[in-house]
Amino acid sequence: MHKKSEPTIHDIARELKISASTVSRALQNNPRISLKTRERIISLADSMGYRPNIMASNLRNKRSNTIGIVVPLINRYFFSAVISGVEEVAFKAGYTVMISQSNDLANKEISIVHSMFANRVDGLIISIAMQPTNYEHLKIFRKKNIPLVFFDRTVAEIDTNKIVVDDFMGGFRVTQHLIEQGYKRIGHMAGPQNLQTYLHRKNGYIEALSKNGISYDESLVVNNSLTSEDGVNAVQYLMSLPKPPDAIFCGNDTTALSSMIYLRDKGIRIPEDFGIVGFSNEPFSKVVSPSISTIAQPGFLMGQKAAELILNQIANKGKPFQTLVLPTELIIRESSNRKNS
Amino acid sequence: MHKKSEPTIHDIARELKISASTVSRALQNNPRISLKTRERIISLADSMGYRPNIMASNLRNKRSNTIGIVVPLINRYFFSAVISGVEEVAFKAGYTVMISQSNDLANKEISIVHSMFANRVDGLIISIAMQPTNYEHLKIFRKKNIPLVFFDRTVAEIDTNKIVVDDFMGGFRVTQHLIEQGYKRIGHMAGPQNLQTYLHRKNGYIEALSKNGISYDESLVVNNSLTSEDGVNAVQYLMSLPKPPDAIFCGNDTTALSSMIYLRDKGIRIPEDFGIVGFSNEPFSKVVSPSISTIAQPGFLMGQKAAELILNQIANKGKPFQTLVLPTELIIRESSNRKNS
DNA sequence: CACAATTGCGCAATCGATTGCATGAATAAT
DNA sequence: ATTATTCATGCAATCGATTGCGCAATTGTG
Repeated sequence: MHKKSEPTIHDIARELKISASTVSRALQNNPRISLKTRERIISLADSMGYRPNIMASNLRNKRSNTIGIVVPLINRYFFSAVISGVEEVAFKAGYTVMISQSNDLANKEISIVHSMFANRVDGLIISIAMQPTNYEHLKIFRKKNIPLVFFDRTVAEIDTNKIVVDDFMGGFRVTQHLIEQGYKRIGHMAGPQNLQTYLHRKNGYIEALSKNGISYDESLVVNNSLTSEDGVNAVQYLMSLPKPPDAIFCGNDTTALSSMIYLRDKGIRIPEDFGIVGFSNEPFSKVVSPSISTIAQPGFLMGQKAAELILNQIANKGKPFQTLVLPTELIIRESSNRKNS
Repeated sequence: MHKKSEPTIHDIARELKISASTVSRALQNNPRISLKTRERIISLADSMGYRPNIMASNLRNKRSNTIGIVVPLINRYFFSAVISGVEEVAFKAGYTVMISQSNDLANKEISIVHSMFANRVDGLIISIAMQPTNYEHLKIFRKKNIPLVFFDRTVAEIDTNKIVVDDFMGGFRVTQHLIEQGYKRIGHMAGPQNLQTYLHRKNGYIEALSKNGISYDESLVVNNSLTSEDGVNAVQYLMSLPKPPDAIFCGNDTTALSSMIYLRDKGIRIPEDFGIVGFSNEPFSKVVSPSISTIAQPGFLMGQKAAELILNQIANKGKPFQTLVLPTELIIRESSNRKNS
């Protein structure tokens, strides 16, 4: 804030020898104020460079005109796309966006969520941290009936609006695709199974195997945190098996890339000898060589929808909750395409 | 906000038959309140689930505990890295971060900046939009002495804290590098010259040419907006010249990639026949093939520094302004490395 | 034991905008 | 001309937390 304080409606009122109420009403275009007075007020406000103090207004109105968004990491393509979508819709609706990242740490997430609450955000959009917690901090929002929207990583035990991509279908389709390309032994690198997202992807994988009469071999599935290093370790392990896979469905593009590079360095040809698919359609997956087949998740759209859900819920509490499932798109690229290449 | 309103200090006071002042002081660990009373208050506050209303507190204290950040596009690697850095430092210091994106539109930027001001952010961190404007909306912050920090894209005519990368040296080094690799005719794809960043990069380019006794040929320089399409158009144009270049210093990695793909499709070998360097070290530049030589900009660090600058300025107004110049790093990759490959 | 210093707490104003109710003036209706 | 409406505006309380000042009770000093 600043020393020489900003002009207030009282300053305007004093100057024009009228009351602050009138000024307030005039600035809101309240028809109860005559056109003449209103014009005088607006004109003076302009020339004084008056800008309403939103904090005061918010206090009185018991709303913050702010929606909070919490992601694991801002600097991740998918999440920043969501944030961008949220910002767009929120801004148009006259809301500001307060942002924070949990770094996938339960403690930071709790702290952030409390802070968002203390700031009285009108709604909270969140993709929860990987670290499993008890979610008490989020239940508070439900208890107090503050709009809450989960996106991507949701919490099953909390009943509220959710928006996810169709991870099951995504997992199903990439697996089906690998099978159609003639890969016979398909491994899977799965993320933390406490997160619905990764669980669903795996279930889609299992379902596709089953539909094609392939028996599910648990030894071909590795659960890790899907970092670049995890990818290398996992593929190393998988290739050391007595009967190694000839394709992997990686839980994200990062591990798809790191395993691909590892395999390539080992002289394994992709896609001829080995098929790889990722998930998320990170920008790099399109431009690496070979380019990586993956599942596109509409991040920006998801952000827009999440914002719409929140705004809706703010305007219309008590409405029944819904879970939006956004469709995913299979993007076939070089890393798995050995039939038509 | 929510219907059944939150407990306030007055509720606590009433319950304990003491005054709200005492509650307020106790919660701030004011030593004027006896340990016994303080403990009773804190314990009751806990059990009531009391959370201070930050808006009320902010109003009274005339500060928002919020810093605003405005970027052209949230969903861009460099910017989201900066945001991430800002968030980290700000959060640790007890500040919340309000975010918005200008989409490189002057009008939206103006609107955002006004909104940030109306929300009484304690400081504003901004990288301005490409579209040239008159910057009046930003001068207001200076006039009112509200901490303002420019990063990356700065405004020369406004005197305040700034933080940039050493674009000049970056431009100089990539050019020098291309020369050392034996490229003879080096073109440059430059961004909008009203932005200091791009101007400095070009100046570095010119300086390197000059230092090496190469005359500066303006026809080899294309100014555009550095989109993917711009890159293709520019390289198309350059290659149609009577004496086309044999290397290009592209103003960013996006254009470096699109021109590289264009040239490769034309059967031109990179780096053997043609050298390409980009700028910014986008994540993809490392993993594409050939990988792209570029200049690394420390986005996350820049965000941290920007936040530190703002916090410093908030705590200590009247301090003289500084311009932090962060070092850049030349990353030599395949696209320009024909000597040691 | 009388007076001073310290301790613990409450009163009431304040931050800036909003709004239900009241008031006085202007206009309309009878 | 007199009462009923409508119109334009003001008063004062409110949102929730903070804080300067003051007062009373307790403790300390000589």
